[in-house]
Amino acid sequence: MAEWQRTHTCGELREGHVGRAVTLTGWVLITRNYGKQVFVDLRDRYGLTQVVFEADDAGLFQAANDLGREWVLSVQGTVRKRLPGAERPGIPTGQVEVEAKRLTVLNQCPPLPFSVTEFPDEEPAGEDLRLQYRYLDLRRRSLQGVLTLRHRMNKTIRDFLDARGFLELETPLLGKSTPEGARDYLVPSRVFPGEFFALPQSPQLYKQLLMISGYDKYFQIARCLRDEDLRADRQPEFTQLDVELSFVERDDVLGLMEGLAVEVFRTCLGVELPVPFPRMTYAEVMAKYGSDKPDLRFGLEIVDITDLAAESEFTVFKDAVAAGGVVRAINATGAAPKYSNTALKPGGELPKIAETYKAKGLAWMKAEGDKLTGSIEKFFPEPLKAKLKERLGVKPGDLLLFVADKPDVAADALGGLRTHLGAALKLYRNWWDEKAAHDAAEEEAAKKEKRAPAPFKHRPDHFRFLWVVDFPMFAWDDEEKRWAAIHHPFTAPMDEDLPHLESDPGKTRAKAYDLVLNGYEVGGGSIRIHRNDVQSSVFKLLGMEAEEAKKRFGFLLDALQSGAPPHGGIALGLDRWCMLLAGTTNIRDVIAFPKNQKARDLMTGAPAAVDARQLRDVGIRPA
RNA sequence: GGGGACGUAGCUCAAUUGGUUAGAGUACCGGACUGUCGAUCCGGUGGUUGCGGGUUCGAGUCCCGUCGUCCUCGCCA
Repeated sequence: MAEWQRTHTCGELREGHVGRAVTLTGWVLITRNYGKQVFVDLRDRYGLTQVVFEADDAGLFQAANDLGREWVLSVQGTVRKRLPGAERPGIPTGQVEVEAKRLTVLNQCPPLPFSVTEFPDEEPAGEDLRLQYRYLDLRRRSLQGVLTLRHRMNKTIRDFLDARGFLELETPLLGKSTPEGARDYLVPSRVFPGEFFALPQSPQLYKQLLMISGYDKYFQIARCLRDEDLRADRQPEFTQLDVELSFVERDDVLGLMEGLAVEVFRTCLGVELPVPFPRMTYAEVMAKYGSDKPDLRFGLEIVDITDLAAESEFTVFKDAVAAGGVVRAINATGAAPKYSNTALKPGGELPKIAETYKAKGLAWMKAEGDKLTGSIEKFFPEPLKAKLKERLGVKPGDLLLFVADKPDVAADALGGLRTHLGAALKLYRNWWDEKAAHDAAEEEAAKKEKRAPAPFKHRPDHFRFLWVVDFPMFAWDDEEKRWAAIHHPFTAPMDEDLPHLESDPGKTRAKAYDLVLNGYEVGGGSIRIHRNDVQSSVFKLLGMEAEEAKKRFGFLLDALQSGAPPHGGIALGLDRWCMLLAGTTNIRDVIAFPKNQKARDLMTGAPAAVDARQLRDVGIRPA
C-alpha cells in the first residue's frame, strides 16, 4: 500500500478511533484559517471529517494555508477528541477530528465555475452550466445521494426478482426498425450500405421471443431509446425495468409489481405502502380526472352535467350537446375569491389553459352566498340551478368551471385545469416541501439542544399509486387516417371483445395496464397476443397487409406458431421511479449524464459532425 | 412545428415610468486573528448587460431578428 493511501474514509471515524494513526484521502470542501490553526473539512462520498493543522509545525502549517477548495489531499494524522463544546452532533464524525502530521497534495484545483459546496439558502448554479461541468456537479452531496439511492433501488429490484426465480437476460441494442411507435434512433450498417439498425425503443419483441423460448420469468434493467421531443420527465435514452412472465394473467403481473413497489419504498425510503393499489378503468379515470395518469393526492373530480346543460337556455351548451358533445364541470371548492372575473374571461389565466387543450372556451359560475353568479347564470332557471348545485356539491365561495366540447377535448381541458388548480390551490403538498420545512426546523432545534437532527419520515399518503386498466386497443389517427395501437400492436384484446375486434375496433378493450404514481406514468404493460391469427388480424387493422406484416414481423408470426405460451409483462420507467423517490420533478436530476431539452449532451457536445471518411465508410453522403 | 419564461461580474441575483460612473452577496487575491465549523474583520481584482439591428437627446430597461436554456401543446405504440 502506498504511503498516501487511505486507512479510513471521511465518514468513518468515531470516538472509538481516538488515538489511532490514520490516513484520509478526499477533497477539500472548505478551509478555515484561524491564525494558529487551519481547519480543513475533508470530504469524500462517505462523509466529512475535520482535519486540524497546528501552527507549531511551520512547514506543514504553511502548506495548509495554501490549500484551496477541491484540492485532492492525503492526510496522515492522529484521531483525537474534539475540544469540549466544539463537537458537532449533526454529523456522524462530529465527536472527533484528525490532527494532521503529514500532508500530501495529490492534486491541485483552480477556482471552479461553480460551487460544489451546498448550503441550504444557496441557489445552485444554472442547470446548463451544471450539465456542462457534470463531473463537478456530480461531486455535490445531493447528487451523490441521488445516485446512491438509484443504486439501492436497482439492487432492491434485482434481489427481489432474483429471489422469485427471475433471470436477468440481455437483449441486443442493434435491432430492426419497427413502423409503429416512436421515432427510432438509427445506426448505419457499414457492411450493408444503405441499411440501418435501430436502437431499441424497448426490448419488447425480444422478451416475447424469450417467453417462446421457455424463459418464463425474465427481467432486465434495460436502456431504451426514442427520438422524440423531450419533457421534464422524458429523456431520449432512459432506463426501464423490463419484466415478462409466461402462463400468467393480468392480476399476476399487477400483484408482483405491487410487491416490488412495497419492497423498493421500504428499502429506499423506509415507508410501508398499503397494497393492493387501487384500480380504475381507463374510461373511469378519463371521465373523473380527464387524464390517464391522474394525481390522486387530491380530489377536484370532473362531473358530467350534459343532461342539465341540455335543459339550460345557454346556446353554447345546447349546441355542443346537440352536436353529440358533452358538458362537464369541476368545482374548485373555495376558489371563487382567488380568481377575478378578469382571470376567467377569454384570454385570462384559466381559459388560456383550457385553450391549450383545444377547448373552445371556459364557462364559469361563482357561488356567492347561496347565489350563483357569472355571465351564464341567467341561462339556468332556478330549479336547474338547484340541481346543478346539488350535483356539484356547491358551497359558498366555490368556483365552477365548465367545458362544453367533444368528450375527449372536454376531458383533456378539464384534466389540464384540474392539474393546474391542484398545484395553484395547494390541494396537496409535495413531500419534499414538507421535508425541507422539517429539516430546517429540526436543524435549528438540534443545534440548540446539541443533538443530532431527527430524520424526516415519509408517510404512505405521500405516494398515491393507481393501476389504470382496460385501455382501448386502438385510437383513430386522424392525420394518418388509420387505427393506431394505444399500447403496442402485440397487446392482447380482452376475450369478450374479440368478436367485434374487426367490426368495431374503437370499442375493443386491451389487456393493458398502466401504473401511475402522483400523476406520473411509472409503468405500463399488457398481456400479449400469443396466437398467430389474432396477431395477424391486429396487424391488418393497423393497416398492415399480410405481405407487409410478414416482411416486418415475420419472425414473430413464425414464433407465435412455434409453441408460444400465454405471456405478459410490464415495464417500469426507472428514471421516473428514482425521480419520485428522490423528490424532484426533473428526470435529469437522477441521471448521471443526461441530455438537455434538445437532446444535446452539453458536456461532450454530442451529437457532433463526423469525418467525411466515417460517413463514406457507412455509405452516407454528407448533406 | 406552435405557445410561454428567462439570459446583467466566475457563480446567485438587484438596478423605480427609459435617466449620473450598472450594484450586492459569494468566489478569487492580499492582510489581521489561539478552536473554527458557511469563522470573523479590513482592503482589492473582476462587466462588450448573450449576439445583431432599430426607436430615442439618452436603452440593462422599449421594438425586430438571432442564439442559448428551461417549461409546455403537438409528439412520445
